[in-house]
Amino acid sequence: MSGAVSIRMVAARAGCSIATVSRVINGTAQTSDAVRERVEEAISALEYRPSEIGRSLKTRKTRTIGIVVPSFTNPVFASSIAGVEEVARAHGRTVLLSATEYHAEREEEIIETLLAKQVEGLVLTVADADNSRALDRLDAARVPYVLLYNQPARTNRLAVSVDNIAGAKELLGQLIALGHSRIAFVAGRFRTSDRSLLRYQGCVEAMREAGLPDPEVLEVDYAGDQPEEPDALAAQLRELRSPTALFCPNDLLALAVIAASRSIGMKVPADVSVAGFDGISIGKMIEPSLATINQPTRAMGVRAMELLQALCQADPVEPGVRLLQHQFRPGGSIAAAPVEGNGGT
Amino acid sequence: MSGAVSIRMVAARAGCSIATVSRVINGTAQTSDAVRERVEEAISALEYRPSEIGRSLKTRKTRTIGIVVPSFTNPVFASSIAGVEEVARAHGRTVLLSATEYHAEREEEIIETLLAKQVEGLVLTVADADNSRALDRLDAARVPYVLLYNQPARTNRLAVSVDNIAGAKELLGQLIALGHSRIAFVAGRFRTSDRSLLRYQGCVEAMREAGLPDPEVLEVDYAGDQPEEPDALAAQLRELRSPTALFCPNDLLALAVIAASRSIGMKVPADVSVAGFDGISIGKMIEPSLATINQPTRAMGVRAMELLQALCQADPVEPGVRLLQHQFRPGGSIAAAPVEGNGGT
DNA sequence: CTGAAAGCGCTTACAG
DNA sequence: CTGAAAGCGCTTACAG
Repeated sequence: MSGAVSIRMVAARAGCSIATVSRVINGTAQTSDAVRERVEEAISALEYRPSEIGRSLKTRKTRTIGIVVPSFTNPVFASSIAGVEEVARAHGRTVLLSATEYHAEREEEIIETLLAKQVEGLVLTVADADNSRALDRLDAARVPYVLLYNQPARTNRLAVSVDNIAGAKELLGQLIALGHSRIAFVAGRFRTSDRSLLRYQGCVEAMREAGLPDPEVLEVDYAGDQPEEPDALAAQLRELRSPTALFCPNDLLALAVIAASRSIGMKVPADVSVAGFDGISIGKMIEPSLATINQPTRAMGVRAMELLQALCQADPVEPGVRLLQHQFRPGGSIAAAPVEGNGGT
Repeated sequence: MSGAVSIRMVAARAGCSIATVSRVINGTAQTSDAVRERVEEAISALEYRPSEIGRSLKTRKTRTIGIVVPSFTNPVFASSIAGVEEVARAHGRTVLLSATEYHAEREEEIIETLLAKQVEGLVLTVADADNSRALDRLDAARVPYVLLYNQPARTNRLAVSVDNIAGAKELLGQLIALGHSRIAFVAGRFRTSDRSLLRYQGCVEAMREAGLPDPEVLEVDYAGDQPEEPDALAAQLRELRSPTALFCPNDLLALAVIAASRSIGMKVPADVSVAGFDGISIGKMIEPSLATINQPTRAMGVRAMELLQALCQADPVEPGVRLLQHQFRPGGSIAAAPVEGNGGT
């Protein structure tokens, strides 16, 4: 605990009551110049800073919000966190941060901790927004929250997202226009991510509308933090039935897939096209640059926090999903499908 | 505030005193089975969760620590935050997060906020650990903290770092061994980062020891979040007096420099070698891969939090810097210096 | 303009 | 084994 100097000591030094000290600090009532000066002197002499704990207990406001994301190390989350934090700070709020590391069961545990800390609201990305005990708990506790990246369909929970199906369809449209017909969907545990599932759905719809077969699906165990993962990923890619394009539901995985492809002698995009989803900024710097669907990640964080702020001050807020604009970002990682060397008539 | 259900309501429903409820919850004293069961029933029926605010006020422990970093969007910080958070959680602690966005003056402001929140300690990366009003404030408040990435020299503050000078020298040694003699140090506002300054120093030392002239210095305005930055960076690179190698004190900048070099027709590494410092994992995936000095970022976060935990429980901890092992990570972004086409002889 | 007092939600000696 | 009471650091009616 800081300094252990309390309002009582300030009052003692200033020769007034603690009520007066409180009034000077918060400007919540008139005070005589003489008293105010003594109080201010005492505050700076003692380096006093009011305890938010005491204040919170009395006012029942903690000015704190919680953020829960699957991972900090994915730039998509990092940049939206920056947006959330910026807006939170602008409103005098502080941010309590947790990562689930993609363990859905950890969501509930984290929520309980944050509720105990009396957060006034949360911005979070859960595994499945339509079916989440963590969110049910928040509803029961009547603590406001805004989902970020999740795009719930069955529930009308408040969320900030892009149109994941449309985005994926758009990207697939580009691949199909480039002549790709054997496209694989390469994802990591995507069944536990409602976003990936929607992107998969968009992928399937695009293929069907083009009269093409459903995409081959490869589920990989790639978390991005184990030294053996690149080799394992490469080995798994070998199992594919020679697709000409790979669609990954997130950019980080797409980068890993490009590296793994290269390591097994598949040139990108000459031998295989690879596309991602998210629009992380590094994707623009690399060669070939990563074709992807860009999400306005920072703006999404900003928007989510603005909505949460509105909820916290009881402003009227319509439930449901706020779709922000996604954008196809072209990149050198995709190119025209290679001419068929075998198979086709 | 969650549910608004307090210990008093639980006690009322269970037909006992709040003291007993507290004892059941904390297991801090024996309770009869009958009472315990009634209390447990009440707790789950009311979905009661004790308020950390009330508890903190009484126990003077918030079980909360603060993290302050320059930015979330640099993977170096993101991955160490993940390490800190993991260890914090393991100790039942929660994490309050803030970013300075590289504004040193924001450090103090953030520290004040976190102190008001009664954090029990902090893990932080400041602009200059030897000369920091924010750290002075923490010292005065007697709140424990562990620096991360900072490598203070004049003060013996507790810190977890790599040997920045040695790391930079090692990297420069590799460049020099490849025949580079005109090497530029390309950094963004590096005078406000003690780490970058040390890396610069290592760079200079390596050059001098090899009998080479001091590196040319290019200070760039690259934050990585403005659309016009890539072009501006490229324009600045043009101003250099044709160095054969560029050393950037962080990987994120190195990636941007590689992209900018490419955009002005300089091939990496054929025309110019580029090296970074940090060891972000994406550096391994790209082509050419990024030559850099690897820092064990997650482990550094883990170590910092372990030290902080020790401080929080008043375990004896020696002050000073803990140097973790860095490692040169070879990469295709550096190659032998091109043969001199002009100038020589 | 200022103070005494109550009370926010807890924990913890102190009794019994 | 259990309860009444004090008190953590504040804010805020209520008096004056």
